[in-house]
Order: sequence, then C-alpha cells, then structure tokens
Amino acid sequence: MTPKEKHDFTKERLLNEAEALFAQKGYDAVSVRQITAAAHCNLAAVNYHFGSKQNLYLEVFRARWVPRARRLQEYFGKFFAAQDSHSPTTVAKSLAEAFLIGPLSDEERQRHHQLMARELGQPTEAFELVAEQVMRPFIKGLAETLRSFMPEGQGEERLMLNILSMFATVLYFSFAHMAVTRITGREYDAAFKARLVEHITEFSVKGLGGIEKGALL
Amino acid sequence: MTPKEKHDFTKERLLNEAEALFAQKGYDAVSVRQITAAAHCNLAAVNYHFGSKQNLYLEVFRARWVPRARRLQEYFGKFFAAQDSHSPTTVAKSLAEAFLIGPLSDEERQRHHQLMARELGQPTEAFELVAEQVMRPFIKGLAETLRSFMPEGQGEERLMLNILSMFATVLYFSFAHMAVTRITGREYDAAFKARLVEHITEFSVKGLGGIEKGALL
DNA sequence: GTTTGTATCAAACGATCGTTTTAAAGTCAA
DNA sequence: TTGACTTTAAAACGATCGTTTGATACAAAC
Repeated sequence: MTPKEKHDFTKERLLNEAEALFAQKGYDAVSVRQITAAAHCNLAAVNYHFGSKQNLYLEVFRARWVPRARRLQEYFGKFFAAQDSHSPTTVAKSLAEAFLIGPLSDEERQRHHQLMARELGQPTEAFELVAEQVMRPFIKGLAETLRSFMPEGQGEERLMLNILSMFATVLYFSFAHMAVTRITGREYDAAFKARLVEHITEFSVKGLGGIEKGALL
Repeated sequence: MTPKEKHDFTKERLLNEAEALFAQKGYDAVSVRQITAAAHCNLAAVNYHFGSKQNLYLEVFRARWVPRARRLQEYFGKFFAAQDSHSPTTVAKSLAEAFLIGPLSDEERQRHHQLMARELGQPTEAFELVAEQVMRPFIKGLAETLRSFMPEGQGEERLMLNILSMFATVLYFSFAHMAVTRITGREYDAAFKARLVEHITEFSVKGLGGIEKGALL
C-alpha cells in the first residue's frame, strides 16, 4: 500500500468516524482522541490531514453530508417522476419516501438528520454551506413544482411554511428516533417506517392540498 | 440579607444562567466556570449547591423545565376550554397558541424548546423525568380528548402519530428559530408568530380532522 | 462570648482538551 | 544510493476541564 493510498484511507476513516461521533454526541462532546482511536490512527492525524478539529467538522459536511443530501434529492426526483400523476400529495409522498426510506441505511439516515438537527438548532459555519448548496436550491425547486398546483400570485409565504413543516415532521421522526421509540413503544422496523411514510404523506396533504387547484377547503 | 436568603439567590441565579447556557450551547459546550461567571458567584458554588455539573443539569429540568411545561399545559387547557366549540381544529389551534405564543417570553420559549430538542435527539437521564412527568400525561390527555371525535376503537396509533407530528411542527419553528429566519428572511415578530399559529393549525387539521366524525376524507 | 452551621472565596488538584513538535518510516525520482 | 517528500508515531505543549480543599465571613443558638 502506497503512502498516498494509506493517506487517503486514513483521511476517509477519520471522516467516517468523525461524522458518526459528531452526529451521535455533538461537536463539543467528542474529543480528537476519541475520533482518532475510532479511526485506528494517531492523535496527530486530525491536525495533519484537516488542520484542526473545527475544520474536520466542516469537511464532514463538505465531503459527506452534502453529497449524501444530493443523493437524497436525486432519489426524490426519480421517485416523484415515476409517479403516474403529479399533485401536492405525490410531492409529499415522495419526500417522505426519500427521507424516511430512500437510498440510505438506517444508520446513515440517522447520522444525516442528527447533524442537520444540530445545525438547525445552533447554526455554525457548516449551516451556511448546507443552506446555500443544498437547502435553498431544493426548497426553490419544490416551491416551483408546487406553485403549478396553486392559484397564481397567491401564498408564496404559505408555500414556504408548508414546505418547512413537511421537513420538520420528516426530520423529527428521524432525529428523535430514540425518544419516539420510548414514547410509543414501537421499533423502527420496515413496517413502522412504511407506516410513517403513509402518515406523513397524509398529515402533510392538508397544508399542501389546501393550495391544490380546486381542492376542497 | 441572611445566609439562607443569599444561598437561595445564588442557587436560583445558577439555575437560571445554567438553563440559558445549556439551552444555547448544549451541556458539553458549557463549562462550570462560564455558568458561575454568568451567575456572578464562585466557581465552587455549583458543586456546593448541586454536587456536580451533571446534577445541576438535572436540577434545571426539575426546578425550571418541568414547572414551565406545567404552566404551558395549564395555558393550553384554559385556552381550549375557552373556545366556543370543541373539535380537532380547536385542539390544534390551542396547542399552537400555547406553545408559540402562550405565557412565555420569546427567550423563555426558545430555552424551553431547545432543551427539549436536545433531549429528544440525545436522551439523557433528564428525558426520563420529562417523559414520565410531563409528556406521557399530556399526550394521554390529548389522546382522550381527541378520541371523542373519532370512530370508536379505530386508529389509536394514528392518533399518537398525529399528536407527535403536531409537536414536531411546533417544536421545529421554535428550536430552529435562527435557521428559519435565515432561510425565510422573516423575523419572529408578533405578526409572524400569529401567522405561524394559523399555519400550524391549518397544517395539522388534516391529520386530526381525518379522524373527525363525519369529516370529509 | 462562644459555638455551630451555612455560604462564599481563592487556590489548587489531577485529568483531559486541542494542538505542536520532533523523529521515524515509507515511497518515489534522480 | 541518495535526497526529497508524504504519512505516521510518540511525546510533550499550554490551556482548560470538573472537582476538592481549607480558610474566612457571618448570622443564629446557646
């Protein structure tokens, strides 16, 4: 194994372990020593490869979180396009499907949403990255899609609130995974996740459906 | 000022400042020195009055969070009782009203929801306290109220999911305050908060309304 | 006036933090 | 084989962490 390959592997192991630990415990609760121990490398590796702990955190978003978010958005796009009809309901269903089942493993999904939730509650420099490169374009696209189902020039703000509420619900059932399990007594097996998709779709339809052409109010 | 009074004041200042800092930055990101500096008392005061930093955190929930949650629930109960008719819609409206406007100052509300969000994402011993003493009884009461509007013996799980989704939405718009402002460009003034209550009520009605007797599906 | 108990204080404890240094091990080109 | 360069390693840096100690101030009890 060449040094360059070893280098790359070490760097990637650090990114993986760092992301898992940051998602699980938060930035301050994780030490560089924990990360390097989990990645089976030397303590100094973080500062050698990333310059600082803070920059490793940012790189986790640049190299892991943002690409994964793009994969999620792609999955959503394809799932939505595959629906035989398009309406606010199918938008909601596709979103729930992508974010709660989708292409990610359970562990990956929870990492993803926990990191997002931490940045939502206490934005750092990483939030700028995520907001500009991922959230804004995706929300903009969603809004354009949904706008075609509503009367013209009406309720741009309402549209935004509904989109945010959908994300809120989806995010909640991922990042509060453990708490939901403890409150409801239900495990997150395939059946329950499918049930959640159904629920979130239905729950979201009113907000979106209220802006559907000719929908009953 | 007697020692006992001085003691009490110090202890309460510690609880106040600790809660604010824990909510704002999280447990690990706050040092005992920061807390005692903010409370204008000696470093040793935390261990003298509370035994440890960890126990101070727990005491924040016992002495501050839980009582405030009870005030919120009382406010909800009175607001709901004051409605001239009762339906899933008025339940949703009362919840949004209590949690987004209600009896709390903006700062208090954000503290409250940020602490809750942190425990939801990463439950500690404090979550047991909150779940048993606050969440379970409140959710149980809500479920009983809502059950009277739905067909018998149907959708107990659906009821739970809808209640959780309502809390998810309400929580989101409080704890992600800063992020929502940066994404939407809207400040959380009185007008926007009233708009949020209206939105959340409407957004939640489908899930709850779907179980309303004779509701249109 | 002495004792008792409570609260606060400065100071220091050992442990751990993020980071830096210095040396060693390795590959690759010349 | 030499020299340049990249990566890993052990050790130590100063700073800060949560906690403990011992002294001091002071009101209340006797």
